[in-house]
Amino acid sequence: MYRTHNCGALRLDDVGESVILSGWVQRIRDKGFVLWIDLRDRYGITQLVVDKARTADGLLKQVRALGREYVIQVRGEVVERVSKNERLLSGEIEVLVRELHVLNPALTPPFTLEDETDGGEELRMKHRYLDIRRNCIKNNLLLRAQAAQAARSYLTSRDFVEIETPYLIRSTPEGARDFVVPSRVSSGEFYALPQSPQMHKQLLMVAGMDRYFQFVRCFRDEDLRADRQPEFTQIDCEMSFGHRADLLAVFEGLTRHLLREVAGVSVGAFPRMTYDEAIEKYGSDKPDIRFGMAFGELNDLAQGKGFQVFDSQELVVGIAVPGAAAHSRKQIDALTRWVRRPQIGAQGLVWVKCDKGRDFKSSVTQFFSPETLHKWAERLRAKPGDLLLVLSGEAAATRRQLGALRLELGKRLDLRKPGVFAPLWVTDFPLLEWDAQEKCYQAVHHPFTAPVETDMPRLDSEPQKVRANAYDLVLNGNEIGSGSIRISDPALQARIFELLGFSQAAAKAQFGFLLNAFAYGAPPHGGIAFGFDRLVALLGGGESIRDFIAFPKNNAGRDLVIDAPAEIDAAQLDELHLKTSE
RNA sequence: GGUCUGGUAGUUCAGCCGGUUAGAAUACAUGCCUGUCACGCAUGGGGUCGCGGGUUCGAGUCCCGUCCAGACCGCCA
Repeated sequence: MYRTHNCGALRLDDVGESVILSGWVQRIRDKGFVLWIDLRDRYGITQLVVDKARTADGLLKQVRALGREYVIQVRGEVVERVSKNERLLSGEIEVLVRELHVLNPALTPPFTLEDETDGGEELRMKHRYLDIRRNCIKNNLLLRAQAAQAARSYLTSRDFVEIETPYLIRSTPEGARDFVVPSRVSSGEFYALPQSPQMHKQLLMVAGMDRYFQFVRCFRDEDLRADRQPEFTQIDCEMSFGHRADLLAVFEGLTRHLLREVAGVSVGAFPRMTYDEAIEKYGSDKPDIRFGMAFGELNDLAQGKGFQVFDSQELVVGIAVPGAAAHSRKQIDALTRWVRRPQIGAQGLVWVKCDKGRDFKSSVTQFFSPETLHKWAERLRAKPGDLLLVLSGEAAATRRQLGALRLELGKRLDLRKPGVFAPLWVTDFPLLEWDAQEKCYQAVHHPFTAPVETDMPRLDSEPQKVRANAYDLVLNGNEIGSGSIRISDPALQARIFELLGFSQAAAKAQFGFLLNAFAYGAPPHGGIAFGFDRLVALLGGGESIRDFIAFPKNNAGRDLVIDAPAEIDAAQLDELHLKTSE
């Protein structure tokens, strides 16, 4: 037997027990007459003790020869501690060691395996198996498992069936670049790894499975970011015979369940916001509504007063920054420089300091009367002591810029509180956007998204104004889920393919199997896919999804543990018909 | 594809306007220590300053190239 208990199990009640423990040596404290070992495993830390009075010389010597991260097994007796440690669950007891076996020695790890490690990112990724021994990463993975469990039980209890779909599928021109796998058997042909199981889950609806879900790995061969991995996990869901309201209720319920079970937070009904409203009020289709600072449009109050900068622009729009009237000129100049950086791209920043009287300080007092500035403040719902910040320019770009500024100020003013969760639905996205390069429409969501019913007639007259029956679930400024009601009418699907620039032949070649399937009786259906990595990171209050993935890829898409990707030998290439051997 | 930041001891970093033998903390090793828990104290070992080239009497420091890492833009239905 390697152990009778794990390292997090023993308490005062166990004093007197003879136990066997196994684990890793976290640290040894050698006080001369007495030595302590912190023995660690996944479950916790238990202190082991040997001393001159009670322990044989040979055993003391054995303990002094141990190093950090040695894997050991001890037999001993649970004793009450002389000096207790309140910060440790097992802090009232220790195990007096009678017998010690080194199960495996260990090299000194290249970084300290503690919460506040001295290890840098690259080193930790290279030795990820050591990094995961640290509490913070270990706990993230446990939280992820707990979230998966909670989601499974919620969906299963509502008749969703977990079904696997294939990972070796065919490449499609839509969307992101595919990862591609050469076929050995079919010379010159390739599989693609799925960017999502979209078409298969729709086939499952045609197949009558009614409610499906899957924890599924998805693959996109695009450049990485801190929160973007080439392979990532989705909770992919689809259901039949539901109106949008039914779907939103189920998936809102799932999200609320996860927030409660995993983050311990209860939230009420999720607010809903149309895409247009989100853009107009927050300059983003995934607004962080943990704080206010909603936009106010000032065209009618700011144009035609002789300030050329505003007069010539499509949109004048501003926000009120709470309590920021105290900002110094230097701070405001820094903000101006911030919005003028190429990443943001604003031309300049107009500011107004609201005080209690009518004597508003502003960068544009020579153009606008105090009365006008007061009206601005009213429009932006500003209070005395607030700072108004106003941008102008082409509407879409200016909203995006002000949205970025709003988020930055929210961060600086500490309004984006980690423990607060503010979910919402964003609905009614545009269905199509015009691709000037390809001279055709592109699906904003994907080509199987149904239009909003009342917008159907516009498909022929003004396709760009057609809204999609689509919805995103947004949490604290992050898109955590995205879904839609699907097209289940083959004729409508054919029309959409046409708008997307597919010839009938091309549509048949690419998506013929789906259209064929629909011809055999498709139920009305729709679904959603949750970005599980990001969701877990948010639930765990983490910054980066990499901390919630056991073996993430680095910036360049490399796995530093196994050093992938790597070359393959000529014989393999030959077999795959990729290169002939010389 | 592009922009920016970084690469110095096992590790995290400092190293000024180019100038003597490249430092700190931590880790590691050895010794001491009668209850530690980030134990404490003392001593010690540890460096191709990412790599290649250039400028210079002299380069960790300046210039060019390159590799690696990170953040961002493009991209990501």
